[in-house]
Amino acid sequence: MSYTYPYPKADHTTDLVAFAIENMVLKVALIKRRDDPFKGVWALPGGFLNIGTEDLDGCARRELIEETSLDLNNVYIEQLYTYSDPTRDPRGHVISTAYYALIPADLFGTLKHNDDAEDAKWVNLADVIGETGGMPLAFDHMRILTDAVERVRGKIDYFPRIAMSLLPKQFTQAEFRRVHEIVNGVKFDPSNFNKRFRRMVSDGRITKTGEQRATSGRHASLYRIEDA
Amino acid sequence: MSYTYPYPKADHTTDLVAFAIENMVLKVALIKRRDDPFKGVWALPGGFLNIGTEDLDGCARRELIEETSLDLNNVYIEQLYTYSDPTRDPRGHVISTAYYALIPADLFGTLKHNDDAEDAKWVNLADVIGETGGMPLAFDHMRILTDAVERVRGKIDYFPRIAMSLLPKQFTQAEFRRVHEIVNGVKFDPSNFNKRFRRMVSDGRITKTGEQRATSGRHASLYRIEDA
DNA sequence: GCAATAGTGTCTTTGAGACACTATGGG
DNA sequence: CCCATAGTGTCTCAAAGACACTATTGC
Repeated sequence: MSYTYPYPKADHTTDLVAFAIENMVLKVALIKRRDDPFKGVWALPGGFLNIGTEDLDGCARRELIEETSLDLNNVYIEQLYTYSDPTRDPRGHVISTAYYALIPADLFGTLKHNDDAEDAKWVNLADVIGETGGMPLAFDHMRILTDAVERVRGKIDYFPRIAMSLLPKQFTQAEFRRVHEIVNGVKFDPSNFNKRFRRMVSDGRITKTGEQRATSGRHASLYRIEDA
Repeated sequence: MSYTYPYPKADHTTDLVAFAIENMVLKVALIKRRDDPFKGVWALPGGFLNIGTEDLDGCARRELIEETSLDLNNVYIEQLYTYSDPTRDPRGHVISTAYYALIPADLFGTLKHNDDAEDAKWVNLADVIGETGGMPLAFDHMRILTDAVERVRGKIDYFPRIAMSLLPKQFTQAEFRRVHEIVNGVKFDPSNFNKRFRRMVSDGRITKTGEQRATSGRHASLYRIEDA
């Protein structure tokens, strides 16, 4: 077939899966939709791409800034997947490129929302995807969310940067281990995990920075992950 | 139900990075553009999404069928990334979702092309991205190609299915090893690599099927990867 | 026999996991 | 002293890498 230009066009949005850890629990940012379709239903934050002036990364970052008011220099953002089922949006064929973001613990804060939402909040991931029913989400957002969880789980073991992005700038061995436990939903033997941690220190991938910190037991050393 | 939305829309295409191994060399399918922009320049095959009736996977598969006339049941296809720089296409803001495909050696064949191309052929990957200059590609297709190579390299060690998708239905230990060598661009010690291979046989991930095959030296056993 | 390709055995090192242990702080 | 948390040592096993070796075919 021969292509005459222009061609039919599609709406394009980004959806954002923002993760953060608070109180030892993995949370995800959701908004409550103000308008149809899916009025009153919880959904991932997202919005339409500004055609001609921004790329999808820019669109996702803009959405995240509107939502969190954060400086994104210390936030990890990565494209996840593009969802394009013609029936995924009842308004028509809307293609959506999903991103996920990891918010460091020391930047965690309350969420804002704009006119298209009537509420926005951090929700425990387990309560959203919960085995015991969970929470209905708009569009195909449950699928996007589970894809994002799978991606983060698949990467955290191999890329220290992922764990770093959920931790405060300085952290202890135990906090580093707990991030892995929370994300993977399993327990690790502290001894064996710390051996791995010490190797990363020897390799220069993690550096000891501060000395101690007040807790109820023995004081812990503080570390920082080197970017490289 | 229908809702009207005032948002501007974008063109959406898929671009396809099709890999195959022939004569122990990794090749990629390219077409020569017949029309502007980039008239006469080599490019990845691709095409516009049919809005409202197909999703991106379907669009990529359609392109691949047009190009190769293959039954895609034995072809591995995976979404790679979505490229959205507003200036990546001089015609306007065209968003492109790239896919990569792995063609089994026993399905390798000549390429067809449709009206938007004046030629189509398999090109040695090394000649395209070559350290010694390489080949100019249209749009951001060089970036897409190198991203695809990186993805395949990153996955082949962990997912036997990737190697399988480049091999014929039945293959020898040496062929399995050579696929890894060709994709990664390195040599592996046959002894150590074969140990790993034998482990996969013990685990039932690979099954011995045929017995022998004619060559100039000792005859080799034939194997098949189990899907699982 | 010889060339060519297929396939094995052994040693060393590295890292994962199980599990018992020591160290240092506050009260 | 006791509790709580931080952190270590040792044993075993699985797998990777270096490298010397044996096996089976055609001619």
